[in-house]
Amino acid sequence: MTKQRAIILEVLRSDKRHHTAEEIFELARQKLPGISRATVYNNLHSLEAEQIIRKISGDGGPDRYDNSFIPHGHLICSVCGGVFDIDIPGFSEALSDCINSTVESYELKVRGRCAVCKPAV
Amino acid sequence: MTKQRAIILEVLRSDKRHHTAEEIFELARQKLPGISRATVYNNLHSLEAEQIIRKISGDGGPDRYDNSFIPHGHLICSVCGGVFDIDIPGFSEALSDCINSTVESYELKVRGRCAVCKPAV
DNA sequence: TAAAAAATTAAAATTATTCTAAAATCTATT
DNA sequence: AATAGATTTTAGAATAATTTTAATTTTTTA
Repeated sequence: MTKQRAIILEVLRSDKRHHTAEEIFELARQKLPGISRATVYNNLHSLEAEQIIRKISGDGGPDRYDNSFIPHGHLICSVCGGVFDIDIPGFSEALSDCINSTVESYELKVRGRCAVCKPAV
Repeated sequence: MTKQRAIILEVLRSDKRHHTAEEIFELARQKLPGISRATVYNNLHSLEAEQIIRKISGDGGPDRYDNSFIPHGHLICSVCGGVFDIDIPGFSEALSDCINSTVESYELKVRGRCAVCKPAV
């Protein structure tokens, strides 16, 4: 475990936000000036390969990283803009049956109204 | 409706594959040499904004485009790299119940082995 | 058909990421 | 502790995908 890798992990675990590589680089640099951008990318790749973190892409910007490897969904509320975790137990297995394929991981983004913002019944 | 836009739509609808902007550019160019790459990007953006097509990103390469705006899942095969549609009837409703919220649309990306690439049983 | 608006073009610019090769550091063995 | 070999880090160059720019062309509207 190098100093650099330890600091990158520290940054990833310091809050629940999903940072971009560039943000991680900036935050790591505050703790270890001189750390290289390439080192951040290298470590994000190896941490991902070791199934310690997970890459989240497709928000229209740069990739982001989640300090948890366990797949889960996100609800993005179209009213308040909040992002909420969605946990669906057994989802991978159900999916696997449905599509007759092996499921390694999934990424689920839902746009809708959260429990607070949804219209009263 | 310009010639360019008509041809881009034609390419998108000509088969069920999810092409990248570059592929769409190449295919469109066969029908209309001289079409510009920027025009392809411009039209893909406007078609997406008009809810005619949908962008699929995050499979590790360039963004791809789906000629349908109706939400459905995508299976990205970890062996062959192919992108396949996943239709789960009633998924939005099930999701809605599960998270106690209103679902407007969703994006589901599954990484796994497609029916062709999955290990023989 | 003339004026205004919108779309297209080619090329430059930008953004995010990957690659490269040299230097530094870590690890295992004596 | 010294050595050799493997791994990691570094800075910067290179690449890939996309966006921007500004001039030109095409389409639409009156």
